[in-house]
Amino acid sequence: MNESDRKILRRAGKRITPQRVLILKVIRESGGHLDADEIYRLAKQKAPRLSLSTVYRTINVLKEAGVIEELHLGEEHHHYELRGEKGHHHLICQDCGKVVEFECPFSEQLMRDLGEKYGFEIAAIHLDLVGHCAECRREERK
Amino acid sequence: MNESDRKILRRAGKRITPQRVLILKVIRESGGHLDADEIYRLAKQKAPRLSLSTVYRTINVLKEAGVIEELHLGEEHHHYELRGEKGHHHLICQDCGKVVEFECPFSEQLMRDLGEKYGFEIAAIHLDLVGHCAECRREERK
DNA sequence: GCGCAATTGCGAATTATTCGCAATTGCGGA
DNA sequence: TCCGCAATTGCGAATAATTCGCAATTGCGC
Repeated sequence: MNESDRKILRRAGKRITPQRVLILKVIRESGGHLDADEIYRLAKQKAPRLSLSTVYRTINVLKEAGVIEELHLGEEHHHYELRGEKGHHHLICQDCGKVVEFECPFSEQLMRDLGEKYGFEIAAIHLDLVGHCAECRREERK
Repeated sequence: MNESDRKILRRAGKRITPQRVLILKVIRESGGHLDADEIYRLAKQKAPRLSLSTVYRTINVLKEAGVIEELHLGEEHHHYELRGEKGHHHLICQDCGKVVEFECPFSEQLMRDLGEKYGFEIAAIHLDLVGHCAECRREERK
């Protein structure tokens, strides 16, 4: 966990615990899209007494603090990724679950325009395209 | 249920049952964003023996047939709306849960461009902006 | 270092959704 | 029109994802 993460948590009145440091590290090093159980399993390797509740509680803390973001990738549970990185949007294959990230040149514009139009202060934008990837379509045609 | 709904279901090899007709009617007449339990409660008024399982099963049938679409509005359960209508995107207030629909002038373009770029056949686009509506911000400042 | 509120681990509870099965029913064909 | 049977339903139990209650532990301001 870097200095800015610490500041963010402290500003939110949260303590820096080894569990939180570890969980954030796992999310950061995975490079994206883990779900709660994957985070739990990976983190448990380093801290065997870690509990799943703590993972969920930490996810909520990090979510509220704005450090990570919750994704809905079409499965019945959530996935999480670090916030504020480039290429935040997702192209999701409905057949194999593959996720491709992309950048949207319109995002910023949309946030401003729509925020203004409807009086909203926009905090985040979620843009997901679901469909069928090239491989799965090829598979399909066989 | 109109003629085209029937055709869609029959093409998918599904029977037209009173339960399915009713559930689709409830979704259609609500004008948008019901969750499974709301659909259940509304439909049960007309058909008291209706079961929640049937609601979920019908939702899945309608979803697979492409008649309705699943929304993730930030709560722990899903909401559903008719597909293929204009103004499909959502501005969601994180504080009060209000949902405002809007049209995105870039959607079509994005589907074509990104589909081509990554070899995906895009089936749907989900664009959600989450933030704080005017009323809730006013409330906040008090 | 001390004290205490925040946090943790545990297992039980809750919520959303699916499943198994026997009874019922839509609908294609005689 | 009515028959037969596979699809569908209702029910209650099962599963999956997430949260909660509580006693024990632990960061961190003083």
